[in-house]
Amino acid sequence: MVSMKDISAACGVSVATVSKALNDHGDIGEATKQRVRQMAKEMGYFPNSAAKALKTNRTYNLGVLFEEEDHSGLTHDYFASVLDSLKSTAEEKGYDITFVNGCRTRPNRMSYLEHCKYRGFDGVVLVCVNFYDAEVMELVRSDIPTVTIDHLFNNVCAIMSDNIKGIHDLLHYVYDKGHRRIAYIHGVDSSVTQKRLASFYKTAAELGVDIPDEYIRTAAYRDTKGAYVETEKLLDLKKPPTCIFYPDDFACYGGMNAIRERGLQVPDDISVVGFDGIRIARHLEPKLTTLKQDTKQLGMRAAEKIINLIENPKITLIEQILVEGQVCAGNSVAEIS
Amino acid sequence: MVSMKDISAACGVSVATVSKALNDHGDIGEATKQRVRQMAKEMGYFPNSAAKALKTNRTYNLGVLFEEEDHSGLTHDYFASVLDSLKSTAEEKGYDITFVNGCRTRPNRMSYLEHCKYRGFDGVVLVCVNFYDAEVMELVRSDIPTVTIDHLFNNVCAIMSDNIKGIHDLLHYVYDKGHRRIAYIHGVDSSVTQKRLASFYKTAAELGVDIPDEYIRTAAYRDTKGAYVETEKLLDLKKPPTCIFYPDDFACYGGMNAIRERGLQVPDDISVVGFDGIRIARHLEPKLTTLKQDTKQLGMRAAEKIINLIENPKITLIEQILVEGQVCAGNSVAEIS
DNA sequence: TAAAAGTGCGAAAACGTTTAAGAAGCAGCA
DNA sequence: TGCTGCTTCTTAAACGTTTTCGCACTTTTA
Repeated sequence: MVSMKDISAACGVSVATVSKALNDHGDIGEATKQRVRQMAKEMGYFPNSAAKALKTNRTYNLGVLFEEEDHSGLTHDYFASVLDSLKSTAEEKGYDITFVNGCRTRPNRMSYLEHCKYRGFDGVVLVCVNFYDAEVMELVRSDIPTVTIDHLFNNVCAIMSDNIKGIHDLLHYVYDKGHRRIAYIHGVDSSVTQKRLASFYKTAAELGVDIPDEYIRTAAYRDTKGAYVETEKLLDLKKPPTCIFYPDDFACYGGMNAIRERGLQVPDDISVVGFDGIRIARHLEPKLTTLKQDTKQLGMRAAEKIINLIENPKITLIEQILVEGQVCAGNSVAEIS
Repeated sequence: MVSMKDISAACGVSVATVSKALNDHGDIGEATKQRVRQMAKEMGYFPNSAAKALKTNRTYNLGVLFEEEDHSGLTHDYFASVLDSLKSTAEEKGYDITFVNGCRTRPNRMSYLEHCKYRGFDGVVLVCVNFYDAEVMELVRSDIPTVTIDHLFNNVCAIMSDNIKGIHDLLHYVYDKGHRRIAYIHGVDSSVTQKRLASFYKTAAELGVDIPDEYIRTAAYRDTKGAYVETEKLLDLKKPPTCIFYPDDFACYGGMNAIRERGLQVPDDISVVGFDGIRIARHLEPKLTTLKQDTKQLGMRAAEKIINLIENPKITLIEQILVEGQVCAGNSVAEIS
């Protein structure tokens, strides 16, 4: 590896001069600066990030904490899309992405925070984690700039998909199609779930739609089996719903299986709506009516926010940024009268 | 951050002694070693990776090149699964994962190789890239240990899903179900595609199955539209196939749409098989018959191989590791007589 | 008993940068 | 002439490690 020393030797100037020339410090003559830069290019010089980091305490490296108990993280459509967008945006701005080590089985392992300090991440983005984990809390409370996605901590920037508006819009859509008996199989407890559920109740109330208790059920996210079981229970009711909301698109397909096994048709006999807007849903029949979360925007805003927080710590607002999704109308919701 | 200097002060020994005690060098007395380690723990010491890297030229950081023209990389089920497994395995072995910066629009950007040297990756794994890219070639030919997934370069370790056996097994499965008119809509040209296609022809020949030219068609991977169009063409043939192979599961759903729009049923009127074994395929009706690639194994072997290459450069074989998949029998292939 | 070998530790240089402080040269000015 | 101030460059220290070498002491060997 060619270092600054090599360039300084080749140019007959000191190493300090080389450093300043390359970093555009003011006190270097134009001629020297050009000469140094030219030589650096010719010799194929690139800085050594470790040395730079050691000296400046800046790595231009972002940590991403991306971990779920069931390890579906990276294969989770929604989160993977967010991460993809986060990555692109960060890279455009000159930052690299490193995963915060999630291995919890190593002897002598570091905590998340320790790992972040060890690697010297300039900031870290938390996606798809258990936000109530003690180590996660320790991390967000540390002095490392932090952005969370889809979870709100005190005094931490959050980029949130607007679940409230999402459910609101979906419910309005379904209401407008004439549905009045609407069930919601919601995900397991989390802040996202709570928001969706609250929005569901509130919107229903606004619309004057009565939601019997037995219409509200629980299944894990992406749990086709759970959705299947809960769907069966809904169908067994004396007054079954005409439309069922699911935790997400994936689970929705589990529900549809239960429906079909009863010899019923979607949407003719019963309507369904998902959440997320996974890619495949646009290619299956019936096309799923769902709320497409704006993953591109979410990842982008998260990257921008964390970089802002790093580069302008004073003037960057600690705020909650809401990103709206969009009702993606398919044909899984029937018009009824 | 507490550094070795702090520990050395607290223990009344030199920094060198601290370093040796923590790194288990031989020439430190047991008592001192324990005292230092104890103190390090108490003070919450963790090493500084940048300083360590600067001195040792080892980062315990693996680069992952993960980039596709259409940016579907991270949202691509197959590759995301491989990456997930790669990540877990690497983390267990004490390595972190950083993405090789794929941003090609930045002014003054570094090439892949430059970026890898800049970050000091101990090794890099190439997944899901255009292997014919000049920069990719430059990278694999460099002195940085490299492992590719699903592509074979000269003198580079490769972890490959056994596409040849995969297609072989699938075709045998379909043959055993009685099919003799079998079409293959294969993916666009790549080494993987070539292997699959060759295996298709070879296995068909072995089985004595004649494959007319018009049964062999092309559609991009994960291109539902393309698969749709090509499926229509197949259905328009005088002697349409009784079974169609698709580039992958995703594309297969595009093909099934074409089939259904003709009022035909899968598998009663025509059978289909996919490739990959994406998760959702197990939850949709008909359950897709497909070849489930062993992504867990692929990622794991890749991580193990690259780490071996890094830690034991002399004795590690440059080899091509084949990972077998498994026919995942659904009910998208009918038994015919 | 003296030399050799072994043990436990420290001093100092080095990795490749950045940066504060200072020096040299020169112009302008009283 | 001597002072000031500016521009351009250098010196040297520092970041937190690792590692070579050497020193002092102890134990073994001849």
